[in-house]
Amino acid sequence: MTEEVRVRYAPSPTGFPHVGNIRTALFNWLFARSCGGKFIVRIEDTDVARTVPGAVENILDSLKWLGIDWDEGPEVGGDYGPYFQSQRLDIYQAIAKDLVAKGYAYYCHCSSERLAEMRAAQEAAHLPPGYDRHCRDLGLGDAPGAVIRLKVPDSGTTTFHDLIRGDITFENRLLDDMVLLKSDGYPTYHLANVIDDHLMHITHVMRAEEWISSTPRHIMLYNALGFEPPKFAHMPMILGPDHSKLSKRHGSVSLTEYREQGYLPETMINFLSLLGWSYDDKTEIMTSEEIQQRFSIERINPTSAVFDKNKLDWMNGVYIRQLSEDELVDKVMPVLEKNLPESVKRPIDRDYVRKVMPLMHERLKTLQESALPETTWFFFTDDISYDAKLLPDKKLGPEGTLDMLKTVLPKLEALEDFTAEPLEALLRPLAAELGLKAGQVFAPIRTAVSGLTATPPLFGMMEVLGKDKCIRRIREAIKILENEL
RNA sequence: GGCGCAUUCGUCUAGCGGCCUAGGACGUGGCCCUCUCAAGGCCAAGAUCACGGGUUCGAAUCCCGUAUGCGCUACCA
Repeated sequence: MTEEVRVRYAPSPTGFPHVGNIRTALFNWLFARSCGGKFIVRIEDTDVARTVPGAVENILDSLKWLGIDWDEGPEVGGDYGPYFQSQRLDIYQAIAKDLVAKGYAYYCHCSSERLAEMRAAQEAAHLPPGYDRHCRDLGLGDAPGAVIRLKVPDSGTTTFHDLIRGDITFENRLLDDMVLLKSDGYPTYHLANVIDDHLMHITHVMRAEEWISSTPRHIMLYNALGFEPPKFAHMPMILGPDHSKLSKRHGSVSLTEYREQGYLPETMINFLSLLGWSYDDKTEIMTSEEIQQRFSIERINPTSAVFDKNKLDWMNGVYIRQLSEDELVDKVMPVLEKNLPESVKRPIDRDYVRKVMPLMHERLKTLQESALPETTWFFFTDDISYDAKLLPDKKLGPEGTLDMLKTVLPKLEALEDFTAEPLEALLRPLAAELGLKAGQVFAPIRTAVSGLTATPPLFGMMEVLGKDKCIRRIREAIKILENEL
């Protein structure tokens, strides 16, 4: 029987996770689900100073929103908890002390001042920076302010196999005696991470590429501890458009921001899964279930990927179009409630939104757009305002347009069935009678009725707006044109 | 500086020695559809596979070097 796969996502609550971080969670989860393994979430809250309030909640909410469920971890518990490192301090301390007792580690009393001086001297002498092992053989005991360091061999090499990149070798002499236990009693990432991965029976460590350089240290720790190291897979990074590490200055980076901007979770799952992984040479649109089934570490690409917002927008449009009308309305209601002008009566009329959205549906790239005053507000407000210059047809000019609207108005007023088909049946022949192209008649009406030059199809839009609003707005347009002349 | 990782169209990628005069997608341009905007359909431009050496009958694919980019080099993760 092959060993059950157990992977983990181990975020530290020092901020809201950005898309690269979430992508790491996603790949771990996909791998677990692809092979019937377990996905574990562990909170690495060992940096007390940098912990951000609300970060844990945000991390968990982000996962839930994406439909990434975990088998063990916060809220659900599990056999190997607790899943917060801050609650496991006694474990790390005991193990670190044991390492000292066995001669694999030692207490170091060096002050931060001495360390700083040492670094400065090394830099001045163009020597590789690193702890000079001052306390290594002093046989020091515990003391306030002391840390525990690992005795790293000063010769030989350490090699590990990366599932994505193959064998990677480091020279031991270039590694210094890293701190395992900090003076505040908290473990460093290295110690806690290695201990917990072992105690939680993690089989595969899939983490970001930036951890490659510390992996040999982790291997040494596993060896000192007598633990068998897991398999490693270092994932490519996600870069900004300028090819530098994704950060705030590139605009939106946290998953929460994308959520707020109206991207669908299915979009984010699909898009992020394709950043560094592919199923084949053509399949792009896949459901979460399909990806879970098809995922494999072998198909992860080692190269860093630039986050392409253009493609994200396209994909979000694809998923929005796949939504049923009712699903779309459900998603869009809260956005409208929040963003429509105050003058629009609350609560927003759901039945009316249900009529508007089919017209907007295929025109949306994000949910947020549907709430932009520029594209939908005219459906909801009583009065609209727009630049009078938009009104007249170029060839007709203000006068010609005015005449046209004056001819059209009474016919619209006389129309009893104010729905798309009768409207078209009325206006299209009318344009011909007047010797005008359809667009010359439709465009000014479009603007009169919506205040915009780009809208959903005219007749459907007029039907939804209703006869009263349309007539009123066309009259208003006539006044505007008369004032202009 | 040292060490490590990476290098295929602007971007995401396919490619694991011959199927590649390099395929798909986003974006871009054009055409079609059309009342505008979208959506959709079709077509096009776009990569001498970073560069230079090898290995081989044959290399985008294997090896070496160079260049470039990125990462690490904390009592941060």
